Amino acid sequence: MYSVKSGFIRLYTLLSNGRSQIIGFKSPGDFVALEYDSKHRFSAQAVTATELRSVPTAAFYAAASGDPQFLLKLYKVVCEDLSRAHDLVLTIAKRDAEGSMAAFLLDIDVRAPARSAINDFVSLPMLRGDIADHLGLTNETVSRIFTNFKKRGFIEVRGRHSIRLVNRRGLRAISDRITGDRKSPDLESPQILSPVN
Amino acid sequence: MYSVKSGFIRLYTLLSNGRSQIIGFKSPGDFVALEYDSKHRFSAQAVTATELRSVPTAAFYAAASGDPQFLLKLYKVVCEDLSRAHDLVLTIAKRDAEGSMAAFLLDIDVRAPARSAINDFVSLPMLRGDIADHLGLTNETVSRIFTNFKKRGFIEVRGRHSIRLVNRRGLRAISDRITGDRKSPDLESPQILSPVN
DNA sequence: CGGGTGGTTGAACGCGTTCAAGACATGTGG
DNA sequence: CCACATGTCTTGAACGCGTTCAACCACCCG
Repeated sequence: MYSVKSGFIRLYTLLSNGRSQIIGFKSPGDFVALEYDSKHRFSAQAVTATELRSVPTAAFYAAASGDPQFLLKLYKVVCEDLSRAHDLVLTIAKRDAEGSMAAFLLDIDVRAPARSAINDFVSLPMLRGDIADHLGLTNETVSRIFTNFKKRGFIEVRGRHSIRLVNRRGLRAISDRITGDRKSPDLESPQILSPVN
Repeated sequence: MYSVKSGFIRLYTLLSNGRSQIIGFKSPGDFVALEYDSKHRFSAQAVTATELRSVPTAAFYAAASGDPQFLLKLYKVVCEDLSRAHDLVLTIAKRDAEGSMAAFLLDIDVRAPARSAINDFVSLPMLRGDIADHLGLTNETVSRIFTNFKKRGFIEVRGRHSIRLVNRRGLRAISDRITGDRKSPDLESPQILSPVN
């Protein structure tokens, strides 16, 4: 288990054919647990020069078995990761490319740890291809949407790794457009036939 | 927290505009935890008549605080859910419609709790629209792929809710086709500048 | 300056969607 | 038992979004 002190890392799962799927990014202050119950695991790689504080899993589990508070901490990290994974599923499954990008940028903006107070540009250390992989798009599409958002005045870009959200409301409107015609299920209260404690 | 005794339920997240995203299905024998750390939550609905064994969260947390084994149990459930969520991300982001369906059917087949020994038909209680929502497709596409798989001899369908996988190897080949041109990152070993335990 | 990686932009294709109609199954009331 | 209604599933045809292929541009580091 690691704690990111500085820098930026990406988390990904390796596929059988040598490809990868980026499942998330981590900024300073975030916790990363690569193996949870010693079975499930994914990989991490630093995007920029990164400082980590590491906790060996062996020592971790030794501490966890005796200390419920410690285990609870890891538990909450996993819950957070699960919530993020569900959000990602929603993004990829139910949003179009623009919606995915808008949601992604808003998320980056919210999670940005520190930003210069004068101009609220946030750092965007990952490559365009990383974003594309993460959202299930191609880097060409990502690039096109970037320029499109610039033209429409939603964002402002400085260099490759610095961005400012000019019109958050507009981006939120785009990310709220959900494709698909599925109506949410009718919530009829269940009929409890034989209640067992 | 619930344990499914019989029946079939679907898990989904509600969206702001009244839509939903199905994030998974649960069969008899599975555990379901709707709220993990009392903040994150999603919803569940029975697809067929279902029997549950329920554990009130209050009682659960009371037991968990004193019993690390109990907390560890819930922890493993979350880990399993997280793993499944990552698989779903991979499916939606990196597979085409056929690949998604193949992966889904193989997963259903593997997880099927009990099947008639003579003909290994497995139950498929959910609607076509549920599958479509789950995989980020439309029910038309799901229907088309079903008939296509039938024609190609990959599956055999009886009624609407019973299916048999005839050619698992073929389905696996289809689900292994990954779209996208991203190469996995080169795994250069990190340069440890200042190791801090 | 060159070389290389990453990024942008353009044009055409194709997969999955959208729209629309029909088939099938199930339940209800006459 | 049939006529009808409702909801699900299937099938067809045309559209459109994002991809694919290809070229060019910008930046970075020697």
